[in-house]
Amino acid sequence: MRARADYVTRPREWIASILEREPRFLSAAEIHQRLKRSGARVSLSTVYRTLDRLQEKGEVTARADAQGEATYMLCEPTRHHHHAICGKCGRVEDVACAAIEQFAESLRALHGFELNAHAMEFFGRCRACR
Amino acid sequence: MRARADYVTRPREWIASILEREPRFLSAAEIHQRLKRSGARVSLSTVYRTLDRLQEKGEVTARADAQGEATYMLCEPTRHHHHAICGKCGRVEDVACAAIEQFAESLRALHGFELNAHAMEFFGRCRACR
DNA sequence: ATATTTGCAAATAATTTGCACGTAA
DNA sequence: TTACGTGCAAATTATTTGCAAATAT
Repeated sequence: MRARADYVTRPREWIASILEREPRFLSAAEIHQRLKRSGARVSLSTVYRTLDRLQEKGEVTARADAQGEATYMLCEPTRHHHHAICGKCGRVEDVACAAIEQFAESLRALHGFELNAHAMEFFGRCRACR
Repeated sequence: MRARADYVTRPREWIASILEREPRFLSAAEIHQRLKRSGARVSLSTVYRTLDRLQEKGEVTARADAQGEATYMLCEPTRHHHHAICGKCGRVEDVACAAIEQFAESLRALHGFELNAHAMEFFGRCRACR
């Protein structure tokens, strides 16, 4: 098996820089709009293709927003995803959670459930928006 | 404000019975297929409209599946949603979790985050599928 | 009798794809 | 040079909507 090459292109750099700048879930359309505003001409399909690729590489997490539209955010691949999402500004913070491991154990004991993965989202107000 | 009437119709009864029978997340198309197989003629739009209404009434929980397609499941409106989802058979069990309230408190303390709502999904194998 | 729901077909909106041309290596 | 990426426009797919006919109350 041969590894596919991974070219560094302007569209990819631009898209990455937007994701780095904004720690919140953005839709493909929102990223595209931001690129437009900053004068970068990139097609929406390229935005989609780039996000797909980043997701496959595990560099980006995707989730559907309230209206079902896909949104994306940069996310450390090594960590589990425990997100605290501010309902006002949309900022996402990672939540460190030692309690989760204990919880996995009680899941197994109470439900006979073997845990492989989990996703947690907490909605509220961040410090700044309270 | 006058309350809209809420007629009991066959399509609604059929759709409800499918949801009652299967404790897993089903897409509108899947529900529609099941209805077809059982000989019930209901349009896909009616399935969508009925699911929307059930969701508004809080009787159904929706989530996007891995491919971004909306899926729906009956769910007690009074409880928070802590779902243990079996990766093999798709069965969903509610997880009772006293630890969550403690966790909300530590979220506030550590991140200055005021918690309004949360969603948790645990993926693994249920007792039967292990 | 009349307000509500349904089916159908057409309209939308998000996402994907084919392909000729551009670009990084 | 050549494998890879991009833009564009067309195709696909899920979901929504308008409206006349059917149904529940």
